[in-house]
Amino acid sequence: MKLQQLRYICEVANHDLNVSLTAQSLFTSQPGISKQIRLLEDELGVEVFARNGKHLVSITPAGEEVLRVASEILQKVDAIKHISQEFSDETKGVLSIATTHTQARYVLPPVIHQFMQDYPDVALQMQQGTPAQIAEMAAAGEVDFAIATEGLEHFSNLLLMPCYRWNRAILVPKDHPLVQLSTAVRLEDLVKYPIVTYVFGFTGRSKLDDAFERKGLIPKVVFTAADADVIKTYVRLGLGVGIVADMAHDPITDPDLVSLPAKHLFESSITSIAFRRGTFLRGYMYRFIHLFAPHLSREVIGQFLRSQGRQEVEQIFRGIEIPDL
Amino acid sequence: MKLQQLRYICEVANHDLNVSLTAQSLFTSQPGISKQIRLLEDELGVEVFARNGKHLVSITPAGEEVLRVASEILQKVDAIKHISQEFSDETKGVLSIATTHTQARYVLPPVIHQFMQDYPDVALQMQQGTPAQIAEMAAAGEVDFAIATEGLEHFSNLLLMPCYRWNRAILVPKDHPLVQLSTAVRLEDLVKYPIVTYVFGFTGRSKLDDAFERKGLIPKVVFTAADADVIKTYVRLGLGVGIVADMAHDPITDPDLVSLPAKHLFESSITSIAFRRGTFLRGYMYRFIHLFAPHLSREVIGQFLRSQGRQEVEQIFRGIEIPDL
DNA sequence: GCCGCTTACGCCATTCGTAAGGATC
DNA sequence: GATCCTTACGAATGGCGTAAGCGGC
Repeated sequence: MKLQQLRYICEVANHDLNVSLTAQSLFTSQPGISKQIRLLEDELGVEVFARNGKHLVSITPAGEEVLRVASEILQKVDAIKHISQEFSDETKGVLSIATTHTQARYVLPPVIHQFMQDYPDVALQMQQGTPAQIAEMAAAGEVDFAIATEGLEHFSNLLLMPCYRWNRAILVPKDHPLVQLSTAVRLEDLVKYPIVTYVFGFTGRSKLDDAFERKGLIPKVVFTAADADVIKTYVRLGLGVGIVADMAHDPITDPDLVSLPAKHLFESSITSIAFRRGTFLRGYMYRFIHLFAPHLSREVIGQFLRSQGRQEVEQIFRGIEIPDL
Repeated sequence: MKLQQLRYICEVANHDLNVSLTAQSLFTSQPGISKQIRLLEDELGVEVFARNGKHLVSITPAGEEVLRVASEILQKVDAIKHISQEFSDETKGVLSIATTHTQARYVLPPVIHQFMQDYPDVALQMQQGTPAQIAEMAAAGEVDFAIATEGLEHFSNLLLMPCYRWNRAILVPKDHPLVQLSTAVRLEDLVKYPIVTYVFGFTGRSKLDDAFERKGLIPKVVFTAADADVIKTYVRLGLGVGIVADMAHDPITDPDLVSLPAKHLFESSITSIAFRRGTFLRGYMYRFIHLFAPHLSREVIGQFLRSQGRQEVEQIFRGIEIPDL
């Protein structure tokens, strides 16, 4: 059994059982892969892939099991590489993060800035995507971290740590009637106006829907976008009232908009950082998490990594306050 | 990185960093191993072993980590082999068990007999040893199962499942004064006679000491042995009163000895079966456990394997009665 | 007829064993 | 001086790429 053989079967399984395609993506020849797979199957005495004539059509039950373990092995091989990099020079390396627009645009910049000062030799790679894409990337090990408010909890493959709690703000032009209200804005006030907010599945959108539904109100959402900049643009055009994450409003760059607090209207959301189970975290990765979420010290993260089972995780976070942004 | 390289470093680490010795045990040449280790270290950019001149003297901190992960990888490679064997022919294979004299002599025979009838094509390998040796073998993956009453719980590497509960018996010649007692034997009666029992660390010996100590009595243990057959021999010689596991007395083969119940005197012991964390269990292995401990069905064992954390394990066994033998 | 997997063959890289060299205890 | 690791070299194995063959769609 060779590590490459395991790599090949995993890659083929991840490429719809198309060997030619897999060969291209791995920059090698198709017969080479076919042969190695055959050799592995001969050695194991079991077919990993079921064939119809000369086409691979499905994964055998044995193949399912073998592939599962094989991918664990490959993951640990990566871990060894990480470990040795860590010991050869702890200040050098790569940090790849997948995140949403909201984080990348409004929350991460100061963190990244500080991180780059602390670790000038660590190459940063950021990828932006939908929460689902982000989670996928982290689960597949394509990125080290995924940072998002929603959509990360459905991957059993991912470990999730809460980072900070945030609330929503209502964005309106300066002359909007809501600005004139003598009291705090109520949902009943809000529902009178057309609303511009996030697409479903983004940036805690679900909490917003929940709040209206609980009051039996039906908001007139006229426009949804995946990022606050687009939302602001349309608020400026007078299309409607914006409801965004409060960190998305910057009085300096948005002097023409007024931000009204909405903490009392909608349940707060928690932004989390996720990484794949079994990943070896380099020193600077601990540091990055700590910069992003100060309550997550190296020790806390270490405890979290060693913990097994949900109850133990709850135990760890019981004593830790999740900070507001 | 090659699997063999990982094998080599693990084996060298397990052979006191002696490459020549390792080469012998692997039936290969010493330079071959040295070179592969060098190549791996070059590839990783880290030394796994620290050298003094040309001698390997210790494992580097990086090496510790690498070795840990490497052994996990090798374990998973074994798992893949097991898996494919299971699917290629589920009735063929090897089952290796390490256990103590007591189990091998008195408890396992009927289980083994049944198992061999059910799986004639599974080769059975039994190893006898002290509880410590048994646990060691299971933890190192040299055997599939360890079965013993003591000494298994100290290996974090081992998963433990309770199999049955048993009590002690007092063995005496037919004409012994204890046989004439009109009431059940008391510890105070027992302590008057010299005692022959198990060596410390064997077959629940500690429960015996505990009972005497709780009453402030000091038993006069004149002879200790690792197995009941030896103990019986000396009881026959009149050396003293035997205290053994009750399953060790067979009225047919031991017609000259009388077995007096001692359930009321000593706390019962539990015999467990242990296997290494992360092992893939073949179908016949589930079956063997079930034969040995009927309450451990394939489902229960499966739940146990999937469980994480102590609390979850307790949850599983809460609803299950551990049978008396 | 095109796509996709298999077989065949030749080249190159890698591994492994033997033999000799050098360091340490 | 004995033990143990390293280096050097030759033989054999094995992986990989190109080219041809063949079975499905």
